Amino acid sequence: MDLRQLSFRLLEVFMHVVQFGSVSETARRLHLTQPTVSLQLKRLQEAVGEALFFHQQQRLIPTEAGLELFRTCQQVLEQFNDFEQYLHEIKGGERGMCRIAMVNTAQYILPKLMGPFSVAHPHVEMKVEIGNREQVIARFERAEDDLYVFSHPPSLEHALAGRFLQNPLVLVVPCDHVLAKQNSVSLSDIAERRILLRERGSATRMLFDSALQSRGLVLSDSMQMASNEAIRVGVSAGMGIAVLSRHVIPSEDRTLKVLPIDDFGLVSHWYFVVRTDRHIAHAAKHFLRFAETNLDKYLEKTWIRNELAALNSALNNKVKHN
Amino acid sequence: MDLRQLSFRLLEVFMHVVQFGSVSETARRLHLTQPTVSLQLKRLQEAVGEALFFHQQQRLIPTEAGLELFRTCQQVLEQFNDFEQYLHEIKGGERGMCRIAMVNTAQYILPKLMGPFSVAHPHVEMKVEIGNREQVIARFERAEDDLYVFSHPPSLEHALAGRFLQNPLVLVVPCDHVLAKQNSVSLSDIAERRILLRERGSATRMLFDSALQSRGLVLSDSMQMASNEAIRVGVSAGMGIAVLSRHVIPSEDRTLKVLPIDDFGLVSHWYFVVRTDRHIAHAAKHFLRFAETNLDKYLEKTWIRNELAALNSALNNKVKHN
DNA sequence: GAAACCCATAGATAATAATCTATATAACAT
DNA sequence: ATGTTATATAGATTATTATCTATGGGTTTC
Repeated sequence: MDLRQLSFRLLEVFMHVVQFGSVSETARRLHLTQPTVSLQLKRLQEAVGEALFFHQQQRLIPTEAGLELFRTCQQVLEQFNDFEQYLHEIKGGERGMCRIAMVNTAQYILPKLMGPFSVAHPHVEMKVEIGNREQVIARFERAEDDLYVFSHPPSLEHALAGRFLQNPLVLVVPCDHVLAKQNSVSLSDIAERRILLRERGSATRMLFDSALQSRGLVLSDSMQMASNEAIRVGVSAGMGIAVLSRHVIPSEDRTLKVLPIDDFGLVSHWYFVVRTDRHIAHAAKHFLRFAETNLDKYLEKTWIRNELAALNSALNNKVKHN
Repeated sequence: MDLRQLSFRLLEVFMHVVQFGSVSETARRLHLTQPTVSLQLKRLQEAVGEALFFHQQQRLIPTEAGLELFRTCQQVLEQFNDFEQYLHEIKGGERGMCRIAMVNTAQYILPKLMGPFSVAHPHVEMKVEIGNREQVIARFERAEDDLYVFSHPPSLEHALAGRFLQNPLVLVVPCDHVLAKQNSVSLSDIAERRILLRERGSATRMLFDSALQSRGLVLSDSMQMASNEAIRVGVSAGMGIAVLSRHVIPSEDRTLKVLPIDDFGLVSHWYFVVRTDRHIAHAAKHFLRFAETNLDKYLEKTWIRNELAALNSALNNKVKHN
């Protein structure tokens, strides 16, 4: 038996003939002519190499082989129905995988969105990669994920970005620090003190460095640590003071005081970034739509800058579909 | 998703691409060119309406949907393999149904062949119809069965017949009957006695009647009964004597004596009859081949007239195949 | 940065399939 | 017997598919 030439159309016609017990009736129902159906049947029988029907008083009765083929077709059709169902869920974003890569600092924010999303869409698998800026950019270059979260997104040649949250940098000092008595500070207050910094290349550091530079300030004493957590704990322990993203500081932490920096000038934001030269999982698009409509439910309203509508609508057009 | 245009060939190509992770490799293996495979994939993706692959370092990785389609294809292929297996068994006569219609008298003979056949081929379903000659001929006319067993086959315009066994008619008398003392009898011995007969139209009766007629004999006293069993028991009970097929009398029956009829003249035979204008189940052909080679194992050698070889070889050529 | 390899696409062609109309043929109903 | 209905087949046309060669644009490797 040679399956290669068989098309589903052929099987469909065959199944109708079995059900109606008649070539002519099948032809009428499928809006074909009788010879067409006859010929299709013939082709099928040739492919199978066996008689599939015999005549009995005006009716076509399937032979053993015909009946078995019919059962086979039914099952095959069911398989494809299942697949179609699955497809449908994937397309609706109800199922599938959404891979997000984000820089360290974002891990304080994204879970607040991802948690509720996961609860609402339990069949969507979320896969999160967290790294420093350099690592995440490398993933972005290789297009390893569906979604990226950056402040300071990289070159957007093949990508779209959508801002969704302010990333305010604040001064963090121990609660018993001299500066803790002030309501706000200026950059020059900071520059002369011992300060704990993230590594070069991190968005926080980049922003801080350029703020200092624009004012001609130079740090007197600094210490580099690769993690926001380590810095926060360090500040608590009196190792120094730090400039961090506001989102990194848990509001319950009474050992720290958070101060806005008057003259910081630069404001940074968090962005969702999506490559346009690559297929994006429907689940990821679905997550972005979810984010767009639910930002204010799950994140602090003060910082929200919801510009995801533009991103989402752009995605519906621009993204590659092969 | 529209399945109609999909052919199995397309799915086959798709599966190879999933397995090799490469269009080019698939092309090489299937002896196609790379663009051909590329195009097939494209068509499939269009039919499905979803991306099935994405690129990752020179390789094609199936998307969620692609993977699911792959699984679907696997299962479908398996379905068809099962079907092919089934087909194979049907064609080999190892599976399927074999419908045999036979006249009453034949039921004393056929089971001796059908029993061993069923044991050897347990997946073949045997369906037996038994009736008087008239009924079986009606079935034959309507081509309701694969195989018919007659002595005196009907018109063979659209049929083939193969003789396999003598059907000797004998005289049956109670063991205490006057004739029981003789070693054989003549027709004239019989005609003057009370005699139990099968109905007109039965082969036994037809044969007996014509034997009498050719000698100008007339029965003095007769009684018609529709079953061999009834006649046999009647003879036992002293209702009269009877002419029956030798095969009908169980050899263990000590209440009866069986006598050959010297001058009977006509010899009748059992025939397998097969219509040639109709598809015949492979199982039926298989049964006939079995009969041809095993007749002498299961039937009394004395009466065997095995002419089935001719029937079988004729069947392999003449029978309709659509 | 050149070579090697991958995939996508365009353009062309030959093969196949789908479909029709017309007609023959067989079975059935009356 | 005759008209009706059903299937099969022939012949023709159109649409689709399968397939090729040639080419262009990416990546990876060296």
